[in-house]
Amino acid sequence: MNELVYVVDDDTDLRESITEILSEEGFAVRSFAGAETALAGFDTAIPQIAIVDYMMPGMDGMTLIFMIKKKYPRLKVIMITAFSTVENAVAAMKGGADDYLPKPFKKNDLLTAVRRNLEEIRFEQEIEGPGMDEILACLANQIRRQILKALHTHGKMRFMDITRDLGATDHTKVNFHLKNLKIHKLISQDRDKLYTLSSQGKKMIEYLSLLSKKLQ
Amino acid sequence: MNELVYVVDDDTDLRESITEILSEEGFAVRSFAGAETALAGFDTAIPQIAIVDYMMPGMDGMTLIFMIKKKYPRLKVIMITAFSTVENAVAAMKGGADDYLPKPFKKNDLLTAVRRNLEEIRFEQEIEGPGMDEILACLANQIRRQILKALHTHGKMRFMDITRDLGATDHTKVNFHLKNLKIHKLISQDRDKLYTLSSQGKKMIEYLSLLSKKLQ
DNA sequence: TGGTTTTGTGAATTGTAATTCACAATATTG
DNA sequence: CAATATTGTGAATTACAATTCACAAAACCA
Repeated sequence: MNELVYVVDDDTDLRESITEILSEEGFAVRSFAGAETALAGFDTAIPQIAIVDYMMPGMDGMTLIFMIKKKYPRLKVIMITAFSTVENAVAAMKGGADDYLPKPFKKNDLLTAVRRNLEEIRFEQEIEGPGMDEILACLANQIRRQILKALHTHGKMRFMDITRDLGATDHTKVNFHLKNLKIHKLISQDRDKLYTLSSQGKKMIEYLSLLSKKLQ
Repeated sequence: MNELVYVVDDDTDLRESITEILSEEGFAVRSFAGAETALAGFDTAIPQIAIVDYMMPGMDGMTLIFMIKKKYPRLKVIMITAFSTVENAVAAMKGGADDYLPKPFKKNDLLTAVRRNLEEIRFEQEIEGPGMDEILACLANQIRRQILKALHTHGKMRFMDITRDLGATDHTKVNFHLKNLKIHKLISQDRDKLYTLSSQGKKMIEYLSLLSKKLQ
C-alpha cells in the first residue's frame, strides 16, 4: 500500500543510494538501469512517481518521460541530471518532467521533491476525482439543499412533510430531487419510508455552511 | 443593524426584565403587551426573533405564532409559558414555535435560546442564499475545477498555457469555462491578459480539497 | 369497505449548460 | 512585412437537468 517510486538511472551507485534513501522513508522502490527495462516494469506495477536520469545509454530520459506521460499523465516525473542548465531544466519541464533536480543533490532535496510531488498527486486526485462532479452537481440546486437543510433541522422526515416544509406545490418535483439525493447517498430512507441525512449528507451540510462563510 | 427581537407578554415586569437583559447584550428590542399590537408592529419593523407568551388576554400566543409564521416563515419564535408541560411544549413546537422556555427562566437560558435561534437563522440563510446556486453550479464542472487547479499550481497563466495544461483540443471550450469562472469572480485577468485565481478562487480551491478529504 | 392521503413511476416537455463551429482581432516572431 | 500563434466572439447544435403531467400502488382512516 506504500507509494511506489521508480528510479531509472544507469549509474548503479546513485541508483542504490536513492533506493536506500527512499526505502528508509517508507516508499516502495523499484530501480532500473535503463529506460527500456523501466517501461517494461509498467506492465507489472505502475508507480506514483518516476525519478528519471536525463542522460542514459539507449533511450534517453526525455524520450522515456514522453512515453510514460503519454500513457500515464497523472504520474509525476522527477528528472535528475548532472548537466544542469536553465535551458535544460526548462526543456525538461516542457517535455513533461514535473520536477527537476541537478546532480549531485542532498538527501533532503530528493525527499522534498518526492514528497512535494506526492502531495501534488493527492491534491489533483481530490479536486479532479470522479465523484466530485456528481456531488457538486447534486448540491448545485437550491431545492436539494433545502431538503438537506430540512432533514438537518427536523431529523427523520416523511415525504409529504418535506414537500410541505419546502412549500412545494408539486410533490413529484420534490420526489425527483429526493431520488437524486438518494442516488448520491446524501440521504437515505429507512424501512418506514422515513428520510434521513446520511453521514455524507451531514458532512455536506456542515461544509455548505462553511463554504458560504468562507465566501463572505 | 443590530438584531431585532420582539417581546410579547402581558406581564409588564417580565417584559421589562427581558428587554433589559437583551438590550444589555446588544440586541434591539421592541416589547408589546398584546398580540394585536405586536402584529401591528410588523408594519414598521420585522424582527429576526419573537419571544411570545403562551397565555395572553385577547389573542393567545399560539394564534399569534400561527399568524406570524404564515407571513414570515423564517422568523424564529421562542414561546415562554408559566404552565409548562410536555404536551404543551410539543403542541407549541407543532404550532410553529421554534423554541420553548418555561417560566421562570434564568437570564442565561433566555440568552442561550435567543443566540441559538439567531445562529439557526444565519445557518439557514447561508445554505439557501442566492449566491450558493451559482457558485456551486460553477464548481460542478471538472474542467472549471481543473482550471482552478492549474492556476493554483502555476500562479499566473496565459490562455493557451491553460488550454494545453488541460490537454484540451478545443481552445474555445476552455474559453467558455474561463469566462464562466470570470463571471463568478473565481479568477481574474490582468492587463497582460494573464489569468490568476481571485481571493475567492483561492478559498474555493482550499475548500474543494477540504471537501473531498471529508467525503472519503 | 370505500374514499383519501401518501408515496411513487415513467414519459413528454421545457429549460439551461456545454460543445462545436466559423470567424476575427490582436500579439508575436522570423 | 508576412506568417503564425494567441486570444477571443457569437451562433448553432447537442447534451443534460429540471419540470410537469398522467397515472398508480400502498398505506391510512372513517
